Amino acid sequence: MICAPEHKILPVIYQKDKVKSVKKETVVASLANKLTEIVGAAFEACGLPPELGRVAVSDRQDLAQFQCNGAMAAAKQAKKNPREVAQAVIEVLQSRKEFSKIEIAGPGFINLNVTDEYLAAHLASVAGDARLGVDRTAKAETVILDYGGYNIAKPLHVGHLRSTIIGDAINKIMKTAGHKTISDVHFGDWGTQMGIVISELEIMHPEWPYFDEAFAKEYPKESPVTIADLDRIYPEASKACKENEVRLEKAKAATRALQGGHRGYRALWQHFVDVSVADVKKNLATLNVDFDLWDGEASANPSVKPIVDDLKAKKLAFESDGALVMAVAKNDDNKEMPPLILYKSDGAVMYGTTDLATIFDRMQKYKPAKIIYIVDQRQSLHFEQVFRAARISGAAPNDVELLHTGFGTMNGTDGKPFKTRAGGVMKLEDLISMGVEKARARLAEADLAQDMGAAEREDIAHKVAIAAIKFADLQNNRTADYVFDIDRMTSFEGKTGPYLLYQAVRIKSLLRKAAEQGFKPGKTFILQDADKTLALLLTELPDAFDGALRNYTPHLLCDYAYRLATAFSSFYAACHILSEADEALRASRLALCEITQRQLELVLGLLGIGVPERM
RNA sequence: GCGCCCGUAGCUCAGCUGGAUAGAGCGUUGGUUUCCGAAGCCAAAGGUCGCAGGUUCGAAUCCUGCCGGGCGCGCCA
Repeated sequence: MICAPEHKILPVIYQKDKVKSVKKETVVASLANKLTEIVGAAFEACGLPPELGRVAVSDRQDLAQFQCNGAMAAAKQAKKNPREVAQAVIEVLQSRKEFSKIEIAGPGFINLNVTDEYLAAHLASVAGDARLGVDRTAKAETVILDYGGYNIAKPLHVGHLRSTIIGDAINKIMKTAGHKTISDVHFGDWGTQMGIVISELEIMHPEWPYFDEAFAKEYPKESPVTIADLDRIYPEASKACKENEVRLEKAKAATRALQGGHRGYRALWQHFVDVSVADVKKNLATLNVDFDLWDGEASANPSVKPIVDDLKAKKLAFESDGALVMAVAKNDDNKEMPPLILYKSDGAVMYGTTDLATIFDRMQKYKPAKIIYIVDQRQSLHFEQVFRAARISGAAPNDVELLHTGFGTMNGTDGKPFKTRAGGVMKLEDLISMGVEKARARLAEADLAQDMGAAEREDIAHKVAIAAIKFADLQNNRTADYVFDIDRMTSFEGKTGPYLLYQAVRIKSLLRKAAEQGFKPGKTFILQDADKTLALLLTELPDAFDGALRNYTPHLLCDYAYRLATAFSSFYAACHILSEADEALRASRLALCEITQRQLELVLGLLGIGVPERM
């Protein structure tokens, strides 16, 4: 059933990636957040808006640990002197025991330090929390995540990497926040590329039973083509179609027939799907990525006709230049908004139609509060059309959020669309094996690898390669184009995945040695200067998590993990830990190490990066 | 033509709802292992934040205009 449309005035419900969600989804427990409550209350006590009492980690660590800039904003509103406003606030704060320093600086910054006792108590609560301070959302929702989008009969290439690993990270982040996520790989399995391959095979093998209209028996169970065949056939056939009008017509006819239910084509198509899915699963296994749903465009096919019939009945769909379309433009549009094509003039459907039908199906089956598409930015107009069509048709009620989280085009180091030396696109498995090969070589140099078995060494090489590849990509937030640099992708030094693994592994090694010597991490903290820098950073995890969750930006977690790793590395270089003679200090430092290790592993896990025991 | 995105160090990029001295990595230069993993650590050099206005006590961040680049704009996905 399809609800009555409201096509006159369409609310802009879809959101651009940049639009920030206003509502706070998690109750975070970072130290800055706790302080925000305290300072916010102080603002309120002074008759000022409490939301101006927001406390953040200071960007001048030489001056203070935390800062609040709200006094200046409050002064502006109230037309008062900012330093006087700040003065009133800090007089209220003087009674609080949490602070060891409260100062007004510059035009009206409120600079704050917390007492060691308060910081230590906070750390103890973080250490005692299995989630390390990351709280669950108060409002769990069902969310469908649409990413991957691999094509049947086309090999996975490096261009698929972004959607896959960003989608996977967002999935893990939302799941950890407590949402019920459903990931759908949404294969491209119903468009012209299928007709291209089918028609090519018909030309090559007209004797096959799939092409025999009179054939009434069961088709062979075994696929007549392998994934390697498909990898080769598609580019050739695609080229032929571009060069030859008649050849293209054959492909289109095959597409239409497939969609229309041609028995032999459907049987052949199922073979393509089976061999392609098997290949995709193999690739995803190396990336350690999985999906809940293995649907595709074709999955929505049964819903297409009822939806289109309904639109026709409501006079929302009409013929235009031989095609059946629906208008999605609005009066206040500031750009041309082409109609959504439901049926091409040749009678075949395109991905807009299947995307619309897919939204309808998803609403019926899962009733999600949100559907998020992690797809190339260049698809933004397409999604805008589809989202509008979903509102108009009633497929998605207005309170369901439809969101396109786009990312940029992959370019080479020359700034032009990425191509291999051979001129093609690099296959994903080739990229991964290059990374693994480099990791293997690096491991062979290391003394540590001597006593490892072959299996462990392979496992480590794989983990290092995956960490390198994923981190190199995920740390970049650009919604615009990005540069694909193979050397950077498989680099192990500096701000890289392997660097993060290295720090985590070093801590694990340290903790193992501590256990051997009977040293245990303490429950209390002794915070000398070198310890304090790391300790303060360890209170920030919920902020990083919350930011990544709200804005669908895993790179905020990359940034946190990297800052944590470098902070630990400095701490490690500056402080004695196992060799520390003072037992209490040693236990405190071991506890810092342990929290760091757990946070690193948690964050890396959210990014889809696994940590080995040694490397 | 219309629309979207982008322009920050030699290169690749962070910089969240405007805040104090704009940060990383790579690359360059110099130090660092008789102590827990040197895939490390410490330090130096390197930036008129594309340009010009505007709003503001305060702008890389917000607004306007320009310049430069990428992408999209009905029967591919």
